[in-house]
Amino acid sequence: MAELLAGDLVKAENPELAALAARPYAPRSARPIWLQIYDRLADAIRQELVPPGSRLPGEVYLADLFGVSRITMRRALALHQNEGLLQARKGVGIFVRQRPRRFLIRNDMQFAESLLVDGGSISSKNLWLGRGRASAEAADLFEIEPGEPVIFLHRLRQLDGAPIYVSRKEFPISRFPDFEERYHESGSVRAVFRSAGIENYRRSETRVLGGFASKEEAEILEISPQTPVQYVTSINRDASGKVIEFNRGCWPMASVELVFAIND
Amino acid sequence: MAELLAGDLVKAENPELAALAARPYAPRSARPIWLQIYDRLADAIRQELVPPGSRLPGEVYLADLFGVSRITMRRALALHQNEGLLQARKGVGIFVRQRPRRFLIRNDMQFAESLLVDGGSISSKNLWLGRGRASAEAADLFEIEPGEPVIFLHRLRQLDGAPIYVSRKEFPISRFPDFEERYHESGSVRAVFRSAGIENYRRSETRVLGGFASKEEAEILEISPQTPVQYVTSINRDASGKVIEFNRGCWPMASVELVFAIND
DNA sequence: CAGTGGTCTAGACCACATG
DNA sequence: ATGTGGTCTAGACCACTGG
Repeated sequence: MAELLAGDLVKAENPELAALAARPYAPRSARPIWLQIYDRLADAIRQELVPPGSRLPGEVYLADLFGVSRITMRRALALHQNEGLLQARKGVGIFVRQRPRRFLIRNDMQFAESLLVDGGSISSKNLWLGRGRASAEAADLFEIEPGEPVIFLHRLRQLDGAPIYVSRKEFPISRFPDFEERYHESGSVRAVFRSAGIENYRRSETRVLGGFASKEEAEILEISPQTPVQYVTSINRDASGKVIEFNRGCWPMASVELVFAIND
Repeated sequence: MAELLAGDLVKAENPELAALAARPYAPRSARPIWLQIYDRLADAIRQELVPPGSRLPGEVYLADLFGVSRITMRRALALHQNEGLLQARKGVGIFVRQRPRRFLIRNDMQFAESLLVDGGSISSKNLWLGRGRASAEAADLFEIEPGEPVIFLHRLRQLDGAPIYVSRKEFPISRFPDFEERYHESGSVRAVFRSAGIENYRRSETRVLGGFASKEEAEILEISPQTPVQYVTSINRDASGKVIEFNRGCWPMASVELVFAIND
């Protein structure tokens, strides 16, 4: 009786979802039930039957609605979280992600200019600016000993307030002895470069590789741990070829499309 | 009694694995059990306690060995499959992947030259060469109507016989009216270009985006469905800027590192 | 045929966020 | 205190592969 009431409540509040869930399933041999549920959820969200930003009913209700066990339901929900359409918040609920799920990043521009989004505003948040031991890779590029101090800048990029990209930059101290001061004045890496006499610099190499979000990255980007992500390593050099910036960024794999254009 | 015997057999055959499994777990609050098992499996494989190419014991035995339920065990195994360290074959077993898990692809070279691997031989297998309706994107680039026929070439790249990359290319018929014939003669796209009078051409754009392997892609690449993959779209143009090739490739995300170098 | 991985279930406890 | 998602269990049936 109690379960029936709860189920009815959900159906009354989500008639569209209930209608989707009521459709009979294709034979399991054709497509696993959890993938069929995944498909229906995708339809419902893309058609905005469940509006962006809204909370889904709880997993147990959804499982009841779709006539499967909670584990099967979770499987469908988990794939949508990996793909960025849904986002779970422990103790709160599962939410439909806000707005543009996929946007372009151009390799040959500065980040702020490179985000190609229809509408939406990009903001930046500094997570950490300070000094620490150079990573092995950065030390090699800066031609210093591994473990020598470098300047670290960790930044988070947000689209309409939602985190999309976290970058961890390293700079050689010898080139920018007063980096922190200059950065606080201007709030821009490019301005720091300029104040150090570097007017022109260029991206010499970019690497892309896949991985899975660590617990820390997941917290920063507000995604679930183990969500597939792309790591992008990029190297900037001054006009003489010296490395002035080593950057390692991370974004949810399914949310970004990277464009390498050769313009000549 | 029967279970004990089975478990003992496994331990006798895999003393190293058994030792790993016997270690007590850290508290669940620190790291979920399935991730701890995942860690131990990674150690065992990287240290070659279980040699590449070998079959793991069955899931039920492993679950017994690690003292968890089969579902928990499967979760650890599944993440390793996504990362490319393990590969399950239905009805057969779970195998440790052969050899180099990660290799570099350079964007500014032809594929065959661009694979940077220590040892190992690259081979190519043609899956399909024929004509069909142009994709919307290709039609736009070729300046033809969507649905007009184009030449399709589907190819699979293998490293030491193991599939790593599948590409689906489209070419405009107007430029290469006898593509099939020329390709059968030479077995090389570049040779077809040359026979059409195109000596120089260049990569004008490359796009990278993430996704999950479809059932078909998973079968070709011998990975599990839903494994995260990277899709790479690339466009080649002749000296005058006309598009002569539209390519869409796919590889398992965790097996490839893509390098975009600007050499000047 | 037996053994394998793939799917699914019903039920339980936990940590967490909110009111 | 309640409800949420995250984890884990024991048991079951299926489809596939191989001998």
